[in-house]
Amino acid sequence: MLTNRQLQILQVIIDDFIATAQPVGSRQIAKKEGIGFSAATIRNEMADLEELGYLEKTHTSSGRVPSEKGYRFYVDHMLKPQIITNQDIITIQSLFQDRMMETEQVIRKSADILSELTTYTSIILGPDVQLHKVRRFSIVPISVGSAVAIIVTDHGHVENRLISIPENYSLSDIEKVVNILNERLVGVPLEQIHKKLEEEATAVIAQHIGSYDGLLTSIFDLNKYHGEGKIYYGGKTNMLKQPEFHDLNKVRMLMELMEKTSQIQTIFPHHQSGIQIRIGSENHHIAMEDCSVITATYTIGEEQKGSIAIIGPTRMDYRRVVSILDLMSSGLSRFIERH
Amino acid sequence: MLTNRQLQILQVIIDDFIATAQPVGSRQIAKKEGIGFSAATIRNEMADLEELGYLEKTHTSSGRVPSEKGYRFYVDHMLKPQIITNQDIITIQSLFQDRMMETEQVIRKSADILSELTTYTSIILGPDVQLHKVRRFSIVPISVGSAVAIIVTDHGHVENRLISIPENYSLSDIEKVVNILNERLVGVPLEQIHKKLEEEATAVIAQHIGSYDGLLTSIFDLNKYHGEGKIYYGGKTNMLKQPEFHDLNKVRMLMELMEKTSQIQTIFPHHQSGIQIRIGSENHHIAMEDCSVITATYTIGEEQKGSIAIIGPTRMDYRRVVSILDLMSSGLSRFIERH
DNA sequence: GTTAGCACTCAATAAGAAGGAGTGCTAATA
DNA sequence: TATTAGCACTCCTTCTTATTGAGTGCTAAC
Repeated sequence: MLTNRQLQILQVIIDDFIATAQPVGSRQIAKKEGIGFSAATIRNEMADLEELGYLEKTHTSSGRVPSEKGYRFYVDHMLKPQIITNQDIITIQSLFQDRMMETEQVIRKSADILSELTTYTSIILGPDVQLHKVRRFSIVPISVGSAVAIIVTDHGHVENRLISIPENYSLSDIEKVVNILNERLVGVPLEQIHKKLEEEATAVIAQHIGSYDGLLTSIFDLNKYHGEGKIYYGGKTNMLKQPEFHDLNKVRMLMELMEKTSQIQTIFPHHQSGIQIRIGSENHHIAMEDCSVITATYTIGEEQKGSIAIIGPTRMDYRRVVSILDLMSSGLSRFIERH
Repeated sequence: MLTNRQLQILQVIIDDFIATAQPVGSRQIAKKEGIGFSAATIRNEMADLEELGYLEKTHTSSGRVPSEKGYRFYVDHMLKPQIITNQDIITIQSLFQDRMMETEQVIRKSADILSELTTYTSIILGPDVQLHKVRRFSIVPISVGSAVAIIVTDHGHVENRLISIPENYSLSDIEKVVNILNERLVGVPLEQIHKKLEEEATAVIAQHIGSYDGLLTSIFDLNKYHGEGKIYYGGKTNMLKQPEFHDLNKVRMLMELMEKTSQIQTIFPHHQSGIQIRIGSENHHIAMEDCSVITATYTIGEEQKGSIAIIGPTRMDYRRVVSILDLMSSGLSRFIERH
C-alpha cells in the first residue's frame, strides 16, 4: 500500500510528465507548491516507487518517468474527473443541434471535433447497422442482367448493392419477388435477414416463380460488406505533433495500422460498455507500444451501437480525454436515439 | 540546344539519381558502360548543364542532382515508355475480371494496386456522378416528419439523403410527388435535376397537391454533397518510406494536405485529358515542393469521368509510373463502360 | 577538344572536453 | 527514527576539433 506522500509524489510526477514530456527530477518536485519536504526525501520515495514498479528511469542519472504500471494505477485510483470548460461543452453540443443532419455527417464531424479538442487522433466506429430493421426492400433494374438491390432501414440507413439478374427472370417476376420479400422482411433486423430468407422466403418464391437461382443469396451477402459498421477518423496527423512520435518508424507502423480496417477493429473492446482505457502494451500491438487508447460506447436503448476511441501517447491527458469522451458519447447516443 | 553528349550525361544522372537518391559524381558516370570519355570531360559538361539550369549541386563540392527544369526536360523529351512486366499486367487486369464487382470496390482496389506497383501514393477521383442519369426516384418514410429520398442512376449509383416531411403531407401526397417526379426526372442527368425541377415539376406538383413547401429543394441539394465525386487513397504511408521524407515536418504537411478534400482536389488538372505531369513547384503547394504528381483520366465515351493520380517524390520513377497509369486508366475506362 | 593532376571545399564521422541535470549514499540533524 | 544537507558519480547534451573522403574547378599537358 502506498503512503500518502508516495501518492502525492506519484501524482505530481505523472501530471508533470503528461504536461512536459520530460523526465521529472527531485528538485523540480520539491520546488512545487504544496510539497513540504526536501529533494532528498523525494529521492528516497522515488527510489521506493521505482522498486514498486510505478516509476522508471530513462538512464541511470535521469529523472523519473511513469511506468505502464504507474499509469494504470493513476488511471484506476487517482483520476478525478476534470471540469470541462464551457467553451468545450458548447462546441460539442452545437454538433447535435441540427436535427436533420444525417447520422453519417454527425459522426464525421464528431470525429473532427474530438481530435481538435483533445489534440489526439479520434476513431469512431459507426453505428452497428446489423440491428436496424428493414423498412423497405426494392430492386431497380439497370441494364440487361444487372440491377441494384436497395434496403432502407427503420433508422434511415440505406444499403445498396449491384446484383445480377438471371436471364429467365422477367420484369414482373422481379416485381413479384420484391413484393414477397417486403411482406416477409419488413421489420426484420439486418443480421437475421439471411436466416429468415432461408427459412421462409425461398420456398414461397420458388412456388410463385418456379425457379430460384442464386439471385437472392447474393443480395443478402450485404452483411459481409459492413462487418461492423464504417470507421471514421479525425486528426490522423495529430500524432505527428507529439514528441514521442518523432521516430519515423513508429509513425509509419501506426499509420499502417490505421489503414488496415481489420486491424483497427481490434482496438475496440468487444461487448464492454462504458469507458475503457488501454495503456501501452495492453493494446497487444507493437505499433501501439507507446500509445494509450481510451474507448467509449454510444448506445440506443439497451443495445450497444457503436464505439468512440481516442488514441494518443501513453503520456496522454487522461483526465481531459475521459471527460470529453464521456460528454461526446452521451451526446451521440441522444442524437441517434432521436433519429 | 543540348549536344548528344550532354543529353547522354543528363540521362545517366537522372536515371542514377532516381534509382539511388544520391548526388551523382563525375567519376561514377565515367565508370558507366557506354561512356567513352573521362571524368574531367564529364565535369566540364556538367558545369555547362548546371549553367543551363538542368542540374544543381547540394553544396559546392557535391555531385550533381537534377533540377526541376532538368526533370521537366527529361519528362518532355527523353521519356521512353517502359516495357512493363507481364506480372504487372496480370495484376492490373485481374482487377477487371469480376463483372459484378461494384464500381466503388473496383476503384478502391485500383488505388491499392497502384500504390503497390509504384511504391508511391495513389489518389483516385471517383467517377463524376453528375453525368449519370436518373433511373428511379423514391421516398421511403422513416418516422413522423422524416423520410429517405433515394435516387438510382443508370449506372447503378445510389444517392440517398435524409429529408424532413412537412406535417401537412399525407402518405398519398408523397406517393403522388414521387410519381410526378419519376415521370419528369427519369433520364435527366443529376447535374440538371435542380434546374429541371424548378422549370417543370414544381408547378405540376403544386397543382396536384396544393402546397409546395421547401420539401423538394432540400432533396436535390444532393449536388452539394458530392462536389466532384469521392476520393480514394492507396498507400498513404508509402511516402514515409522515401528518403526525401525523413523530415517529419514535410510529412505532416503532406498528410494534412491529403486530409483536406477541398485541397487535394486542386492537384487534378481541370478539363485536361491524357497524362499530365506536374513537377515540384509546378504543383503550387508548399507541401508538395518536393513532390511530383502524375495524373491520368479515365472516361466513358466522350465525357470525362474521373482522374487517377500518383504522388511521389520529384525523384520518382516517371517511366514506370506513366506506363502503369496508362494501363490502369484504360482498364478502368473499359470496366466502367461495361457497367 | 580531351585529359591528367592538383589544390580546394564541404559533409560526415569520430573523438575529446565541458557543462549540467540528476541520482545514490553517507553523515549530520531535528 | 525520519528528514535533510552535502558530495561523489553517472550519463546525456552540446560544443570543439580533427580526420577522412567524395567531389569539384582550374590549369597545363597531350
